[in-house]
Amino acid sequence: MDLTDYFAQQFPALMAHWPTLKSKFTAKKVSAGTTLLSEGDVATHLYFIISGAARLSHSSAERDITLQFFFENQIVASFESFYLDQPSGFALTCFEDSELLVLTKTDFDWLRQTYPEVEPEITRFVCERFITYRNIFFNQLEQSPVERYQNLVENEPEILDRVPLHLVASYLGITPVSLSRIRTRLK
Amino acid sequence: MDLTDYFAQQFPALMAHWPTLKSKFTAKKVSAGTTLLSEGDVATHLYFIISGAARLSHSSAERDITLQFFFENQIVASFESFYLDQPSGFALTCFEDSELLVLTKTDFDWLRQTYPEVEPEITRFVCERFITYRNIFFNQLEQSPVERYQNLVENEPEILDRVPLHLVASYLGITPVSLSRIRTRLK
DNA sequence: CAAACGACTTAACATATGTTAATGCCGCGT
DNA sequence: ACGCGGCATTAACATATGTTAAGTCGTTTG
Repeated sequence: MDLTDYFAQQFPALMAHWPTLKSKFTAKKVSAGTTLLSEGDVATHLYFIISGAARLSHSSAERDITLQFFFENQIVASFESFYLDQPSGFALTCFEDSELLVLTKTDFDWLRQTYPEVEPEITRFVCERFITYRNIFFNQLEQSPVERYQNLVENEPEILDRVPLHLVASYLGITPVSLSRIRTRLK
Repeated sequence: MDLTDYFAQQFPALMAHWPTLKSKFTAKKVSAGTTLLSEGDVATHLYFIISGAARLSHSSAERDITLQFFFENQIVASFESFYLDQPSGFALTCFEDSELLVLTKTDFDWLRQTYPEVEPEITRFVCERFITYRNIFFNQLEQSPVERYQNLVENEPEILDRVPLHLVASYLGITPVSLSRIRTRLK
C-alpha cells in the first residue's frame, strides 16, 4: 500500500482530486528523536510516513504514555488538534530516522473549501479517530498489564519486533522494569 | 438554570426554534436503578434531567467504571452513540428517582434536517464531548487514586455530597475498600 | 581500540491496591 | 416493631507494581 492506495481507501471523494492533492505534499527527512508536534501546540501539519516510525504520546510528571505507534504507509498527526485547531493533548515524535510527506493545514483547509463534497469523509475520519482513542483508553482501564501484553503478542506482534521495549512499556502503561518481569514470568 | 437556559447557552441557533423543539420533549419519571441505555445498544433518546441523577458507566469483567455523573438541569446521553448511530461503549443509569424530558433520535434528526443552520452547533457540541472524554481518561491515566480523590474534593464537592461512596469509588477507578482507606488516611 | 552510552534484565525493598470477610449502621418494608 | 438488605468501615493477607540500583551485553564514537 502506498500513499495513493491509502487515500483511495480512506477518502474516495478526495481521491478524485489526486493530481492537485499530490502536488501539495512536500518531502521531509528527519532523524530519530525528532519531535513533529509538542504537547500543547496546535497541529499545523499532517504526515504520511514513507519510511520510519513515529509515536503519539502523552507525558505527565510521572509517566510517559504511548497511545499509538505509526509505521510506513500510514498517515499520522494529532488529528483532533489538526481538525479542531485545538492545542494537542499529545506529542508526535519519530523514534526512527524517517522519510515523510507533509501536508500543511493551510493546504488541507484549502482542499476542504475547494471540494466541499469531501467534508463528510473528513468528519467520518475524525469521528473514527475518536472512537479509536476511546478504545485505546478502554483497554488501559479494563485490562491488566499482563493482559495488555498478551494482547500485544497476539494482535500486534510487529510492534514487538520493531519497537524498543521501553517504548512498548510506555504503550502498555507500565515501567520497563515491570514489562521485563512480565516477560520472564510468561516464558 | 432550566431547560431553556441550557439550550440558549449550548445551542443558540437551535433556540430560535424553541417552540417547535419544546413540543418534541416528553416527560418521563423513572425510579432509582433504571437503565436508560445498555452498553452495546445504539442510543435513540436524549434526556434532560428535571430532577434526580444519572451516571454514564462502562463495565468489564473486573471493574465498573463511572465516567461521569449528571444531575438536575443537564442533558445526558451516550452522545457519541446518539450522534454516530454506533453501539454505545457506555451504559446510562439513573441512580436516584428521576424526572426526565426525553427527545427521540427521530425528532432530533428531523430538527437537524429542518434547520440545517444548527448543524455546526451540534458538531461542535459532539466534538467538545469527545474532548471531555479525552480529559476524563487522561485524568485516569496520569493521576494516582489519591490525587483523583483530592481533585474531587477540590473541584467537584457536590459529587461527594450526593453520590454514594461506592459509586464515587467507581468514578475514581478504585474499589470502595480502597476509597475508604484513602479517606481515613487523609483525615 | 578503548571508553561511553543505551537497552535490557535482575534483585531488593517499600508501598498501595485488590480480595475476602467481619462488623456496625441505617433505612425500608412486612 | 422487627428483620432484612444495602452501604461503609476496618482488618488481614496476598500480590503486583514502582523505585533504586547493579550488572550484562552490544553498539556507537572519539
